Amino acid sequence: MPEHGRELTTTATSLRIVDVINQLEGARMSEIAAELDLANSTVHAHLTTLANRELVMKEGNEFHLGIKFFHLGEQARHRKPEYEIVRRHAHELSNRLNEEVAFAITEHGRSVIIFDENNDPAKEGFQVGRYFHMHNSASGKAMLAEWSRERVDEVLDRWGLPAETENTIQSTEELYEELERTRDRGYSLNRQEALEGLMAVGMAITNPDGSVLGSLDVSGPPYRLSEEQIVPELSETVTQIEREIESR
Amino acid sequence: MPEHGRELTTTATSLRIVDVINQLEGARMSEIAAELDLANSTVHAHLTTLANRELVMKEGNEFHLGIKFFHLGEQARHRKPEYEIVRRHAHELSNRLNEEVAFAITEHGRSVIIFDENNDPAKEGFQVGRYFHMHNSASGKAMLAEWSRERVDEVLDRWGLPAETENTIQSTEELYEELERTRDRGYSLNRQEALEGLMAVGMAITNPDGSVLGSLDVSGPPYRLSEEQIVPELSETVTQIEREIESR
DNA sequence: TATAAATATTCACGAGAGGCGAATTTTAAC
DNA sequence: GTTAAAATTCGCCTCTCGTGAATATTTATA
Repeated sequence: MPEHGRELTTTATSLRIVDVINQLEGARMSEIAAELDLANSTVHAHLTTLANRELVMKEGNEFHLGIKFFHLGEQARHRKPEYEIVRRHAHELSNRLNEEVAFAITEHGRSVIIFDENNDPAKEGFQVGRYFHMHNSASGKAMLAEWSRERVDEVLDRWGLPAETENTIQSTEELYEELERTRDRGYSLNRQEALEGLMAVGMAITNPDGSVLGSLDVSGPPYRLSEEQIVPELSETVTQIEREIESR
Repeated sequence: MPEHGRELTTTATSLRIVDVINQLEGARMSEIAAELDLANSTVHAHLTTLANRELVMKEGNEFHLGIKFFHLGEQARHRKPEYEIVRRHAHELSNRLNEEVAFAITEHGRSVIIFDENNDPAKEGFQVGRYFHMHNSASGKAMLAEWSRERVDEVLDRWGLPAETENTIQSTEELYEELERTRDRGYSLNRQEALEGLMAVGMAITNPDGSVLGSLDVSGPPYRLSEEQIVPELSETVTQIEREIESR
């Protein structure tokens, strides 16, 4: 996993413990020790440290992720004022189209939806906070299409092209072509490549300096989503967003 | 800060670095080193580790909180299925009252709002994810009122009674009396004790086993909020929630 | 309730990793 | 293009982390 530079094994171990707690959705000390092949006493010291810093909480004898992650996560989610601008426009677009609109950003070669605006506020977007691979989501492809071949290759080297459905793009060449098509038509498509029964239309949002801020996508069931209706509205929204960002 | 047990200084240092990045809303390596009085090379190693694990991201030469915090935070936010039940009811209550309804949980002696339901979906509750002290919020007092004197004292020992406004309760005796009144009337009140111009009515939500799951509060400007209107509705909602939780 | 098994916590010690300062490279400022 | 500041690498020494054994506590079973 270490990309470069010196890794501090102690910190790395603590973070592996956090990952295990997350994966197991709560875990006892001995479970964690067994999972990571560490001595009980070692895990004990790590958990004590993590709990004192509120990253982890103890309920009975089970350890869980602490709400401090939520606290820090919300900070990350609102880090840039641009995000809030996007959210407002995404909300309006969602109302106009009566479809789900998601805003995703990317880090370390994967993307995460940080806002999901929905016409039905009673339901929450279930993909918010999940990691997605770039090659099988509309948002991801929209961003990849804006990047240099070099940067795309870095992502492929690190994450490969794992298949989620039978429609997932599985070869490098195919992906390059798809990105070319995306650039030509001006928007990206996800045709049930990540989830059966879900398609999406995506467009990247670019900063004034040309870098990519993130990506908007409109998603829904294939029978309901028509490119002809959605693309002009989405395109208009992205233009407005970029204008508003620039005029700040 | 260490409550008990052995602290691993390496992990603790890494987490202090995360806190500094959070407080400074992004920081350069040398800033962090200066702030924590550490050698540049030391901070470098920590940041390398944190970045490899995606907890931290580098933008230019500034380090920022990584979206992995958001990812893990969302996991924490949805940890218990009960939370989603509460959210649904809170949403309905918000629609009925046309006021803001927040759901807070507590950990390590402070509380955090994890859901904020609002009649106007264009705006987001700005307190979501913030830490609150228990003694100056309606949610906090509602939960304290359900706890043993012993447990309340633990909180006071750790966090004291910091004043946010001139209405904040500042003495232990006064707080004990307030909690007594809260138990008597069956709900808690926040009379501009945390924020000028904001009052709130709160009630704790208890699990079938008698422990406290969290707390709901309805908040708004004093001129609009009448206890007579709000309390019966809030009370009814809490009863429904507890029934639904029990019947799972 | 008593007993046994499993799990959690404490402790002291030795190996090895982390923290440091100096040297080098890179980035930013002028 | 020159200088200053910041980032990165490196090797060394000390101190800390990881460990297993011992103790305490919790959970399961009779």
